[in-house]
Formats: sequence, C-alpha cells, structure tokens
Amino acid sequence: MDGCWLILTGLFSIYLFLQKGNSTLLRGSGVTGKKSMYELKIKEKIEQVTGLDDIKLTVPPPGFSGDLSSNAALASGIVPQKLAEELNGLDEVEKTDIAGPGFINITINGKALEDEIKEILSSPALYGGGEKKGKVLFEMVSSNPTGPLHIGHGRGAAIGDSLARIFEKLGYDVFREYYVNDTGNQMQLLGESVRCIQQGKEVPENGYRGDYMKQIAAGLTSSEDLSKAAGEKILGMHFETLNKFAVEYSSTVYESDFIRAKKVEDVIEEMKKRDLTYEKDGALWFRSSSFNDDADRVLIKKDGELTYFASDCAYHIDKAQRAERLVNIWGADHHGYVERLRAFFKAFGYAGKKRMDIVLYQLVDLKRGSEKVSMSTRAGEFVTLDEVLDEVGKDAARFFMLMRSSDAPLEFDLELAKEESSKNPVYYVQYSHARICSIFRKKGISFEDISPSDVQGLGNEEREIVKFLAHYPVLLQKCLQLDAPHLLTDYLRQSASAFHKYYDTVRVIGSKQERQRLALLRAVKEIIKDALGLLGVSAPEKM
RNA sequence: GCGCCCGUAGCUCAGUGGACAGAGCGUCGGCCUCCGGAGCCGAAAGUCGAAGGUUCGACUCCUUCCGGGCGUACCA
Repeated sequence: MDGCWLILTGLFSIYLFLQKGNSTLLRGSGVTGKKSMYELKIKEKIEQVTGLDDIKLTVPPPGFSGDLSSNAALASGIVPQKLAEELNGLDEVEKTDIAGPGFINITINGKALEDEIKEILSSPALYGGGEKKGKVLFEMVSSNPTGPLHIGHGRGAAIGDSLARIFEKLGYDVFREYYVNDTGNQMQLLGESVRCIQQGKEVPENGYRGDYMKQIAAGLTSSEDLSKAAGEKILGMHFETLNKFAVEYSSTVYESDFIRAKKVEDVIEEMKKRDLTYEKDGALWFRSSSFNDDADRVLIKKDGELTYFASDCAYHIDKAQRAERLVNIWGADHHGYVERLRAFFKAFGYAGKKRMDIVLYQLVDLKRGSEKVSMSTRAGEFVTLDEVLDEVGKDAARFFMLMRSSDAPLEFDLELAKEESSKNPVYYVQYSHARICSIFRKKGISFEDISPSDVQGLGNEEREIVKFLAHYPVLLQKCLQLDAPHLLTDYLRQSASAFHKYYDTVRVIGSKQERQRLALLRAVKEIIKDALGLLGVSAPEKM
C-alpha cells in the first residue's frame, strides 16, 4: 500500500512540476543577492529544488527540533530526504530533521544568525530592502472635493501610503497620485450650495451644508465660478489633512483636464474603432459584459454628458502608459466598479501586460469606548479625519487604521487610541523603542558606537530574538505580495513583546556579554524603527 | 433576486491545504532591594456559522443553506 502511494504521489509531483515549473522560472530569482538574510535564501533554495512557487516557512511546533520548518517536500511530492540533503548543502544550515509525514525541520547555525545581526547593523535602512525595480503608480483617497475627508478616507490613505512605503523599500519607483473628480453633478451641486448659503437661501435637498460650507461660502465672492473655487478650497483642505496624516502625493491630476484635453474623447473613439461600443436609447455603451462584467456600461449619457466611468477609462490608460504597475486603493463601496474597469483593461489588451491591483477596504466603525459614534453624512455631523487626528494624533491614527486586514471592517476606538498604556498597541510598540534608547543613554553610548564587529557569539536567549528579526525581509515581501500592510502592525507587536521578554530575563549593562547584547538591542531597535517608519508612525527616543 | 466582503475564545481580530487552532483586550492568579513595571510569567476560555464534497491531510478549496455589511444608476 505504502509503495503504491509513493508512486502515485511521485507521478503527481511530476504533474505539479510541469504545471508550475514555468511560472517559477518567469518569476525570476535574485530577490536579493545579499550574503545574509538566511530565511530568504532557504526559501529560494526550496523553491528552486521543488519547483514550487511561493513556499511558506513556519516555525516547528513545540517538541520538535529546528528553527524553521517546511512542508515543501509534501506539497511537491519530492522525496523529503532529497530536499533535506540540498538544504544541508547551504552554509546557513546546521542540520535538518525529517518529521511526521515529511516535514523538514531546519536548524540554522550560529554563524548565520550572527551574520544576520551584522547585516542589520551594517546598513539598517537597507536591511530587507530590494534591488531597483519598475515604476508603480498608487492612486488613493481621490475623493471628490465636496466635503472634508472622513475617517474612511483615512483608512484608504493609511493603507495606500504604507503599502507605497513598502514598495519603495523593496526597490520600486513609487508615485502617489491624487485623482480629483472635479466635474459632474456633485460639483454643480457644490456650487449651487455655496450660492444658496451666500444668498441666505435654503440649500438644495441633496446639497452640501455644515460649518465647513459656511466658511467656504464666506471666503468666496459671488462673481467667482463658485463650483470651481469651492472645489479648489476643499481640495486644499484635503491636502492639509493628508499632510497631518504624513501622506504626501507626488502628483495631482484633474478629471476636468482629461476631458478638456480630449483624452476621454480619444479613448471613446478608440473603443468605437475596436467595435467595443454600441448605441442604445440615445446613449453610447461599452460592451463590458463581453469581458466578464455583469452588464454593459454607459460611456456617454443620452444628454451628451460623459460618465465618470468614461473619464476613468481615459485616466487608467494614461496611468498604464506611465507605469508598469498600478495600485488603486478603493473603499469597498466601490467594488461594483472593479469588474468594469478590469473589463476595460482586458478590452484594451492591458490585462496581461500591466498589473493592476485594486485594494478594497471595508468601512470604519468609530467607537468611543463601547459607544458607537454616529457617522451620518447628513447635516455635516460626520466625524472628519481632521477631528480624529486632532484627538488621537497621527501615530495612533495611522497604526489603528492598519491593525486589520483591509477585507475586514475596522473598529476604531477613539478612547483606546488615546490611552497612554500598554493596552494601546501603539504605545506598547513605541515604548519598546524608547526603552532601548534609554538603555543606550544610561550606558552613555550612541547607536553608532555599536558595529557589526561587536557581534560575537550568541546565547540561547539571543537566538530566539534573532530569528524573529531575520523574518523581517520575508514579511515585507509578503506584505507586498498580498497588498497587506497590516501584517506589519502584528509583527511589530510581536517584536516588541520578544524584546520585553528578552530584556526581562537577561541583564545587559554590566554583564560579561554587554557589548554583544547591546548589539542585539540595537538591531531590534533598528527593525522596530524601520517597520514603524513604513507605517508612517514615529519611533520616539523618549516618551 | 444577483454580485463582493465578513462569520474563529466573553470582546476585537490573526491565520493565501499540513504536525495538538493563535494574539491583544477582558477575567482570575503570580512577579518590582536590579538597565524605563508604559514591563514580565501563568490559568480559565473555542462543535473555527451549519451541512455536504474534493484531498493522504480542510479554519483554509468547491457546493448549498443560515446570519451580518456593502453594492447592484445614463450618481460620483
């Protein structure tokens, strides 16, 4: 029976290899040519030997030896002994054990762990980073300028900006763009609302009101193009808020410019030429249902006006011409637009050539303790991003926005975010950084006084924490691959905890191993600082 | 009706097929002559919404159903 099973799985593995072999080759190696970063190196080796695409290394469960564990032999059908042998050939591997049905448990040797710290200390900002890669264009927030940004926009900004920082770290040439929807009914309505307020009349039923509108109306004269002028003012407010939130854009583009420059017309002409459109009921339609969308979509309304979707097509063509890869950060309430945009991409032949990620994030529920905070948009009583920033500060706001997967709704507790205690994860993490800084102050040396040569030998206490640090480069790749910056908040919490635990059991200043322990602490500090930086959160030296 | 997301410990959530399901908060119980106690250690707590299926192996993939959110415009 066993023999039979082996033959079958063997055949299956050949099948898998044939299936997956190509994509592995295409992916290209050389994620990093660096000498250290053993976890990445082992990962690449396993992928090379098994032909698997993106393998996962785990930590062996309690009771098993080893520092890292892989199920790749099982998953690929390769004989575990063969893979283990290949791994034993790596300098970083002390030994391997085969356990259970074919898990390979890998023990890292002491030298590799030391080298890892040396690598961190020699160039902290570069550790875990990548080589030069192509241009990526991020589009985020892109609210129409009719009212203040609310907390949901904040989530989009935090996800987009942090993901952008991760892309930058990994070598991509990143651009952050703000697309302004400054045309259409909403903008007309904005102009009318301003006029009504100025004339002391009742604002139209679906119009804009609230304190911000009174201020804007007061700052404009009636002779201006009220819609345009008000839009510009509100856009200015948006950027002010985003600035406070540590989000900076490289460019701003206006929907109206695309229309004025006839780019939207051009795209529609091109679509007509390619027979992607038809006329019905006086409107011009795009055959998006031929490209996996639920229904066809209107490009030009029967009144002759362009739809938002039409200019969005023009905008995305423009973006695709400027970058190799596009990332759009959208609220989940826009998920209905994903397929139509993808349909357009397919129809224009971009689908296979340019990668376009659309990250959807679920809504934010604001709470104050156990009490829900109303976010009704009516009468302008919603909680703005500005108000949240003023109340809890940039660091807490950014961190909290990134604590959850973008797929999950986010519960944002204003009370917790303000709390200066270990209950608050931001403080917990920042505290670990400040505490390490304090140790160096106490010792009276600077971080630069510690160099790679101070790393000499590691005890068992150190091993655990080094393994944790060594995982950072792999984690960053995972964040990028899954468009999931929230993984960093969890990693930071665990890093902080690993440090506190270590510091609780080991004496640093005054011990025989003082120098090397300080070296380890500096490495921890550098990783925490770097990771916080990617989240847009500060790493204070004192609190 | 149809589509997308979610349903995991009292609460908020991690877990992109693998070895006995994890964390934080909350609850209960320990640890300060010592480098920041804004810290550490331990305990209790789960039929992973339900039922089928695929697999050597399913919280993870497929189908159906039940809950909740969002979307289903010639609005943006």
